[in-house]
Amino acid sequence: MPASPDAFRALLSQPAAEAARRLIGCVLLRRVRGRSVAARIVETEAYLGAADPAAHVYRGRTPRTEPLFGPPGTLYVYFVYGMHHCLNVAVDGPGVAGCVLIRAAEPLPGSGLAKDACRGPGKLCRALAIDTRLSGRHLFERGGPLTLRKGRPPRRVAVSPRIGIRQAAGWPLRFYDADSPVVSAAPRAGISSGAAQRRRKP
DNA sequence: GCGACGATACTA
DNA sequence: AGTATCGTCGCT
Repeated sequence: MPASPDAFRALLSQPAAEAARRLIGCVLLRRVRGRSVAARIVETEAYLGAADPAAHVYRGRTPRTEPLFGPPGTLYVYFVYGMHHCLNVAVDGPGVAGCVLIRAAEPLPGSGLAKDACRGPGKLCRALAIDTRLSGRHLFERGGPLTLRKGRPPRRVAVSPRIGIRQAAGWPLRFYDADSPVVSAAPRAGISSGAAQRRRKP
């Protein structure tokens, strides 16, 4: 578990799968309107960059995805389904637009959040007041809106396929704290209802 | 301009 | 199984 900015930088400079695994247990610190809220990351997904059919950059570089090409620690926030924001962190080395999607976190005591307030990528962003205005900002800004802190390391990290995607559906790139009750979906969840909606034909 | 679609989550 | 609900992007 890293403690210094340099150690976090090193963590995020790894390939996405390794970075995603090692972010489990780290604490997100959100500063907004003079207040701070902290939550321990318990579920992540790795997106590998241009070689990953499920990654946003797979179909080319666009203005929206520009933060993914920034240095490790650059935030990429996008809006989906007309309702939800999703928080990602750019990782891996220069020229590789890998990222880690933060799917769930445990609010720390004193955060004022319900235990399940950060269960799922959309709810996490709502609870931490994260929207596209944070896209392009950086985790390592001093006193910035979103930073990393040391947290309790997980005892066991479990792996499963990523949730809610159709391309590269079987790739084992979802990581979660196997002892946390706050993961966004059952480890062996089948086809989600959302997937059924996306598959529906006109 | 237009339209298809999506790294969701809740309810039933 | 239904659905809220809109930004992004490729195409015209």
